[in-house]
This record gives sequence, C-alpha cells and structure tokens, in this order.
Amino acid sequence: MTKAVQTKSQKRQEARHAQILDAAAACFVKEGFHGTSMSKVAAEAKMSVGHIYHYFASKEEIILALVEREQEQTLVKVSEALTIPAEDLVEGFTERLSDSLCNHATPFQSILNHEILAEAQRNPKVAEKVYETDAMVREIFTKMFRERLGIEDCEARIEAMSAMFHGLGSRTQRNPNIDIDGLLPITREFLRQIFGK
Amino acid sequence: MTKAVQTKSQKRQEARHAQILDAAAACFVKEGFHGTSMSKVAAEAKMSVGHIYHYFASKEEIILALVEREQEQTLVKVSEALTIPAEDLVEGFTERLSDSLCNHATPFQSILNHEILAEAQRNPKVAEKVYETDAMVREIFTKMFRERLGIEDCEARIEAMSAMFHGLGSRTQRNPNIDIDGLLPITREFLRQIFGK
Amino acid sequence: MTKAVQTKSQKRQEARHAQILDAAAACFVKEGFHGTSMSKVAAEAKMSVGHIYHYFASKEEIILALVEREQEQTLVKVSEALTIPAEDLVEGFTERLSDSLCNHATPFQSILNHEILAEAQRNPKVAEKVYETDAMVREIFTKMFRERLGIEDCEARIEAMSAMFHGLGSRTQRNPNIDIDGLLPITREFLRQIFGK
Amino acid sequence: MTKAVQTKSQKRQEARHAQILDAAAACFVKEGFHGTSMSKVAAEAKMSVGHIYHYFASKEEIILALVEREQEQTLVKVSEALTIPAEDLVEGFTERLSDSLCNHATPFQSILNHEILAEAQRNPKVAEKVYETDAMVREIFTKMFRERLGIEDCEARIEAMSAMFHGLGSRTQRNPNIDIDGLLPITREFLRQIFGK
DNA sequence: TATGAATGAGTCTTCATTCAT
DNA sequence: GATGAATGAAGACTCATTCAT
Repeated sequence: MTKAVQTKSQKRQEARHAQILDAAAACFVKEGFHGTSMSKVAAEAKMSVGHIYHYFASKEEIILALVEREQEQTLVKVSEALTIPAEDLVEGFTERLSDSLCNHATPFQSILNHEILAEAQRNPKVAEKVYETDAMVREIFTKMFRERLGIEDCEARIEAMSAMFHGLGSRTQRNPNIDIDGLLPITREFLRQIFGK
Repeated sequence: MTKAVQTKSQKRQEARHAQILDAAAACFVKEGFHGTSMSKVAAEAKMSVGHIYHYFASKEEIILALVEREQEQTLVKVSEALTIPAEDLVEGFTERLSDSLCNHATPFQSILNHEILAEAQRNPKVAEKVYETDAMVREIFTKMFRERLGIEDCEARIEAMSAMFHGLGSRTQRNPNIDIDGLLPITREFLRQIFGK
Repeated sequence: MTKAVQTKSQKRQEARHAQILDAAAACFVKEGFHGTSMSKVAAEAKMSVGHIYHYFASKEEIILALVEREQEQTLVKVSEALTIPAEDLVEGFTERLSDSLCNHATPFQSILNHEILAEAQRNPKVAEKVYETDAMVREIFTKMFRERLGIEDCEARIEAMSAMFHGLGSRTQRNPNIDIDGLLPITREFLRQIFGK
Repeated sequence: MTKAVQTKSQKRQEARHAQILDAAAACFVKEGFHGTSMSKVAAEAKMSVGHIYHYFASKEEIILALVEREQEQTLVKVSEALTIPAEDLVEGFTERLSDSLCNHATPFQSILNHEILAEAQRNPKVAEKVYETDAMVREIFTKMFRERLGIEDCEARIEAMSAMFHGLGSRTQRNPNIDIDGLLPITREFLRQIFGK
C-alpha cells in the first residue's frame, strides 16, 4: 500500500515535471530562453509560479532539464536510424533529411537548436550537455559505420555527415523559399560518398 | 564649407555608431542579446547611457544595426571569394574553411551567428535581414557559378555548399575536440563535386 | 478511561508543541524571526509544514509561544536564585553572572534576547509578554529583598541590578575579547552595594 | 567650473544618500530591518525603488551604511563627554544618562540598538562594525580615564560602565513604568565608584 | 493525525528608456 | 553633443498559509 501511494505520488511528480517542461518548451520556442518569463511558463503550464519552484530550483534548472530532454529525444531518433539495413542507408537517411527539413528541423535535433547553441556559448552547463550528446551521437554512428559498413576509420565521415545535417537544418531558416526536393539528388550523392567504399 | 562641416560631423557620427556597435558586439558575444544591458554597452563603449540613445532609438535598433553590419562583412568576405580563379576554387575554399574553423567561425559568418539565428526565430525584422543577406550571398555565388564555371543550374549546389559551411561551423561548437585537418580531404572531395562537371 | 486517553493525547500534543518550539528556537537563533521560513522550521522539527499549522495558527503564534516559554525559563532561573542564603547572595549572584557571561548569555535570559527585544519594538503582543515577565521577575526580587534582606524600598536596587545583568550580557556581544574575570571584582563590589545596608 | 559642477553633483549625491538613509532609519525603527521592504523605503524617501539602487547596491548595503552612520553618531556623543571637567564627571554622566533614558535611548546609542545587535548575531559585517565602534568607544574612555583621572588600569571599569549604560537603556524597554528619577542616586553612587580612587 | 501540493501576493533587484542640466 | 539622475514596470524567486488526500 505504501508502495502504491508512493508510486502514485511519483507519477504525479513526473507528470508535473513533464507539464512544466512542455510549457517551458512551448514558451522558449516562441520567445527564447531569456524572453520567456517564469510567469509565462506558469500560465502556459496552468500552474502558479510558486508551484513551479516546487519542482525546479530555478529557471536555469528548467533550461537544463529541457536541454537534457531534447538530448534524449535526439538519441532516440539517432538510435532508430541504426535499424536501417546497410543497403538502404543512403535512401533512409535521405528520406529522414527530407522529412525533417519540411518541418524546419534537423533530422536529429529540434527547433530549440539555435537557442540551445546560443545559450551554450555562455552557459558552461548547457555547453557540457551539448558536448555529451554529440559525443554519444558520434559513438552511435561509429558503431553503425563499423558494424554495418565495415568502415573502421569513420571519424571524419561522421563529422562531415553531421555538419551536413545541421547545416541543411539552418538553411531552411536562412532561405524560407528553399527548394528541398531539388536538394535531394546532391545530398543523396553526398551520403553515397560518406557511406561508400 | 557647410558641406565640409557636415561631412566632418557625419564622420564623427559614423565613428560613434561604430564605437557603439563594437561595444555592443563585444557584450553580445559574452552575454547574448538579452543578457546584455544597455548600461553594460555604455560602459564598454565608454559613453553614457543617455548618449547612446542619441544615436540609436532603442536596444532593438542596435541589434538590427549590428545584424546589418555583420551582413555587410559577410558580403565582403563572400565577394572576396569571387576573385579566386576557377581552377583554384576547390583549394581556395578548402583553405578558407580550414582557417575559419580554427577560429570557431564559419567562412562567411561571425560568432554571433547563433545569437542572430535564435533571435530571427522571434524577431521578424531580424529574420528579414537574415533572409536578405542570404539571398544576396546566393546571388553572388550564382554569379560565380555562371561566370567562372559556366554552370547555370546551380541553386542546389549553392544550398548544399552553404549548408556544409554553416554545418561545419556548428561542429566546432558541439565537438570541441574536432579533428579539423582530418576533415579536409572529405570536404575537399565534397567541394570538388559541388564545383564539378 | 476517556480521561486517560485524553491525557495521553494531551501529552502527545505537548510533546509536538515542544518539538516545534525547539525547532523554531534553533532556527530563530541562526536566522532570526524574519529570516526563518516555516519550511525551515518544519524541516528542523522533522514535520511537514501543514502539520505545524495543526498546532499553531500562524508563525506569529509560534513566536509568541516561544517568547512565553523563554519567560517561563527565566522565571525558573530567577526563582532558583531565591534559594541562595542571604549571606551568600553576593557570591552566588557573582558566580551566576560569571557562568552565564561565558556562554554569551545573561543570567536570566537566553540568546534570543535581542531578537525578542527588537521584535517587541513593533509587535505589541511580544512587548506585552516582555513587560509581564519583567514585572514578575521584579516581584520575585522584591520578595527576595524583603524576606531575605529586610529591605523594603528596593525598586531602584532591582532596576540597577537588572540593568547590570542585561548590560553585561550585551557586553560580550560588543566586545568579543572581554576579560570576564577582570570584571568580577567590580561587579562583586556593585552587588555588595545593591544588597547592602 | 568643472570643479563647481562636480561639487554640486557630489553634494546632490550626499543629499540623496542621507535622504535614503533617513528614510530607511525611519522605516527600520517602525518595522525592523527585515520587516521593511525596499518599496517602503522608497516611498518614505519619496524616490523610485530603482533610483535607490543607483546609490546603494543592495538592501544590506543600506543596513551597513546605516549602522555605520549610527556608529559615527555614537562616537560624536562619546567624544563630547570627554569635554566634561574631571570634577564634574559623575554629575555630567548622570545627567546624560537621565536625559537619554527619558527618550528611551542609551546615552551613546540609538533606538536601532536591538535591531543592530540582533542583526549582528547573524550578519558578520554588522558584527564587525559593532566590534569596531565598541573598540573605539573604549579607546576614548581609556583616554579619559588616563588623562583626566590618572587611572591607568581602567579596562574593567569601562566594561562595567558600558554595561550599566546599555543595561539601563534596555530597562526602559522592559519596564515602561520605570522610575528614572528614583534610579539616579544609585547610578550616581555607581559612577562615583567607577570614577573613584 | 499527517503530508506536501498548491497558491499568489510580496520580496529584492534589474533594466530600457526619458529628461533636466 | 553629453551626462547620469530618475522612473516604474517587470523579472526571478520566496513564503505564509490552505487544502485535498
């Protein structure tokens, strides 16, 4: 019984955490980390300001938790890519790229991307999390190159591929009229080269 | 004579503008747009707060002016690239890429990149300027492809190339231990492809 | 039987009251009345915040109850002094003085002294309790002077003696290097005078 | 001319400082350090909240500045006492004592006394200032004992005298019906002893 | 009895902006 | 042109208190 009660309160706690992070994410996308006030987050979360501080010690903690959550989602997406058979890698990645560019996102990264990178430039804790995730992503890709393609020396390939993914993501931000379909042949060729030999 | 005096005062005015923008840029790099107060800008510019408002109507105007100035610098750098002879294009661009990555920058864009892109997501005026510059850069590159390489249909190539440039720039932010030299062969190959045929 | 149960629950109630007041006292000494939050008191008392409100209607009530408890302790100590034989009064009081000064306290008053007096300046209820206790202390001393020393007109003596006690207590706060032993002869002489004739 | 302007602005600055400290003192006496909000201080000073922060970095700085100002006033009063001729010392001090007790104060200390001592118990900076002042006061009294009374070994006398002064001050707070005139003979006798031999 | 989730007014502090000098 | 005094609205955060469980 004690256990049931505790589980219940834990569930509620997790629900509240998620509720707050969802609200914060929504606000941050609209207004940025520093353009969003805690009272806006509270309003969006349908919660009192004070209550938010019951769950997060500070606004920064919310940002950090959100960055962490984004990371986890990134890792999930990246891991999914691992299930693609070796012979379909080029097409699979091209498709993912195409899909996510249509949503103004990067295959493995969310809309909060720039906000997070901008913040990372001056908040070491955020930077640390960014480094961590990137390291894990590279690790996963390394595994992919080795186990699926038999390519051992893949560091540069992974860097180039990641650069292309993030770079294409930022293209939709700089050029709203970008012709995504026109880009596919060239990126497909690029991926063929990356995965090739 | 009237004209001379006015020119003189115009010069002073421009000097003041530059002084303020330099100070603002320095602060923005350190603290971000929203983490920088006008009094910090004033202190950095060795000027009183009130005096800054003599030259700029608001903080936002400073941001906009700075974004504009960054654009101009971008265009200057891009134009310089145009002077490279056709046969040296691959090596020239590779070299530029290598140089700027070592400074944690993008060949044609400054450190304030992410700050500007993050701001563009919610400030339409900033977004507008970002679009404008990008359009002008693409125009210049289009001219380059047509006049130097005889390639008419270059839209996708330019998009891919730009993506790679910006993407590589963000790689140094996500992976502080990146092996830049190891990347060069792969980017050289990529550029060869972009400029090829 | 009903009575027995009630007595039991009364005991528990009193224990809880004491538990809370002890915790509050500990916090108040460290942080002051207004620097101490109810949640700190709750944490110190190993009790939930809500539960404290089961026993005390408000934070002010806790302060008042604490002030009252301090008073009772004061009265107990003062009463103990009454048991000293007339011929040992000077030495007895001198000794008590010396002892308590070493603990940075006043013979008949606790560390919360200043906190209480400061609070009394703006909280009439606290002031009232301070007056009350002081009146009772004076009464006890009056009895002592009359019954043990045969001195009827003792008001001024009691005032002077009390002043000296409290005053010496505050000396240890203003001069941390005070030479307590060096003071004893002079206070002994003073007490001899107070109790004399 | 520059000098005149500067003097003028310095004067204004000092006036503002005093204005804020006066307002703060008034509030602190009524509501205590921690019961007084900055907006109340601002209202009392007829100034905007923000402007107060132009002159003081924080509320604590105001408290410290106020404590310092009280100290200076204490030292002034103590120094004045030094002008009393040796033969009038007992009467002079008795008179001062009587006067100040009628104003619910201590001869050499203000109404904020208890607030300051309570604060000193947990704010080391305030404690430091309290120690400092007391040391200076003792120094002045030492000089008085040596130069005017030829008494070299006066440490204990000064401690006892200070205790009596502060102690009597707190008597008016504990016993609002205190008979000040009745006390005078006994304190006069006490002072005679302190200054005697 | 006991918990701690929930509230929202209130705290200190900052900041863009204005204006008298 | 140049200063910095002055404003007041907002910001992050705290806290006494209440209430559902």
